[in-house]
Amino acid sequence: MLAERGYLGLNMERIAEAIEYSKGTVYQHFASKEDLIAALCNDTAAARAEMFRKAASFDGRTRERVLAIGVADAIFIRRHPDHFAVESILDLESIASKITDERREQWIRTKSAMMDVLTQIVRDAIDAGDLRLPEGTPLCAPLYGLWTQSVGHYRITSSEPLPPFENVDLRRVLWQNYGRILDGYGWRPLSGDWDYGASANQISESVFGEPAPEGIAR
Amino acid sequence: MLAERGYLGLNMERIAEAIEYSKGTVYQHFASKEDLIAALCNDTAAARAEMFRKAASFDGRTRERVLAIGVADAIFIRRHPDHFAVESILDLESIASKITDERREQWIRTKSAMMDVLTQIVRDAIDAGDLRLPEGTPLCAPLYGLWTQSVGHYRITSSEPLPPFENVDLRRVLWQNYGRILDGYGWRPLSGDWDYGASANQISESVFGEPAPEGIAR
DNA sequence: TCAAATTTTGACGATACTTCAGCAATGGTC
DNA sequence: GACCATTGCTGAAGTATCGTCAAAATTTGA
Repeated sequence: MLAERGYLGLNMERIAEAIEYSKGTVYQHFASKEDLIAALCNDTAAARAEMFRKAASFDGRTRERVLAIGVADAIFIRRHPDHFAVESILDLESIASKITDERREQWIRTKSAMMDVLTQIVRDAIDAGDLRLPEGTPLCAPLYGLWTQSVGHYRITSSEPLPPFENVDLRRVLWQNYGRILDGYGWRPLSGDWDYGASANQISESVFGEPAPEGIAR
Repeated sequence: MLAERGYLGLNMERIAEAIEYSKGTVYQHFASKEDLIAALCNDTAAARAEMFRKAASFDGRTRERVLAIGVADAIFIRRHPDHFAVESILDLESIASKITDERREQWIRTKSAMMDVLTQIVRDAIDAGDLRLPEGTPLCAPLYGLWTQSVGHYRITSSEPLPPFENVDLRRVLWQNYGRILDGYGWRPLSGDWDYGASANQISESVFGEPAPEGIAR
């Protein structure tokens, strides 16, 4: 229902019908309609976190492991194309406030775990000598650049494309920009010195057992 | 009402009371509650587009003009801290579908105009020799990197900060990352060769007549 | 076998969007 | 000043849906 008709199209009465119980029973499990949406979202987010963990354990250069996270992200979106549309419902303050504390805490735990996986790669990169951060730059800085782009890209592409971008493959541009920012940080090997397209294919097959999504490797 | 209580807190009855007309009259001007929100949002977006136009006309190096857009963005957020929270309501598909075509078209026109301003700067940069894009890279690529980060940053910071980021000044990190990606594209002068902090202050004062927001210049 | 405990039910109350038939005000004409 | 046409305004009524809760149904276990 959420995927087809969105927040306003999700109807507690119809859910009760679909599961062949009554509305009251649904409310025994979820405090509100919003709480139910949060529960759905938590399930998918947990699957996403697990994919990130697997990706980070790829055995290769640290920048390849960052790439592996990107591949995991792309495969996740292919598997769960509606996840972010659901998540963005919960970002509205007036809706988030109707979620139970328990579920909200689970949400934060899952997201934090994902971030920790990424931060550890940065730490490993510094230890391995692949990356040097200037004095005063927080560890999370490079991954924040990737994360903001990923989130922003989803937001932008989930609505109608604007005329200036109609004929542009934005996913390819996004991936180029991931490379640019890591190059900007001097995270080695730089994109000119390594075939990351080949790495992406290898990661996709060896970690997730499926081909890399379109537009990621060339 | 939107700023204080969000989408669910906006009440057509209370709007009618506040303006001292009846509900029916409100509906003479807006097709639905969602349409009213879209109208509010269009007004603010038009103000934003105007600020971008002013910023782009700054008389300086092309990369300074990009910086000027960033300064405009930051000042805009200071002036309209609730704008993006409202905009994100309209991004929900089930809500966007209740907006009249007229207002939706105005929305697209305003946004496209903003993008065109940015694309023109990229064009000028190439003409001036400040930037060289590799064969096959679309003109919008560098600005897409900035735009996705800006959108993503707003999204991320509009909800509770996650534990790994609690003590990090994310806005400062964002601005550093803007620099990194432009450096990654080799857009001159590189951040090591120019005092962009000083430029930001100068732009802020000369274009908008107010000091630069915290965390942008050092 | 049966009473206590648990689960389920669906009618009901509450809230809020949206409509529309009718009323009020305005402006123009003679 | 009377009249009418047009425009603007009203708020009760219609509709939809969330969330509750007392009562009914079912299960448990002694």
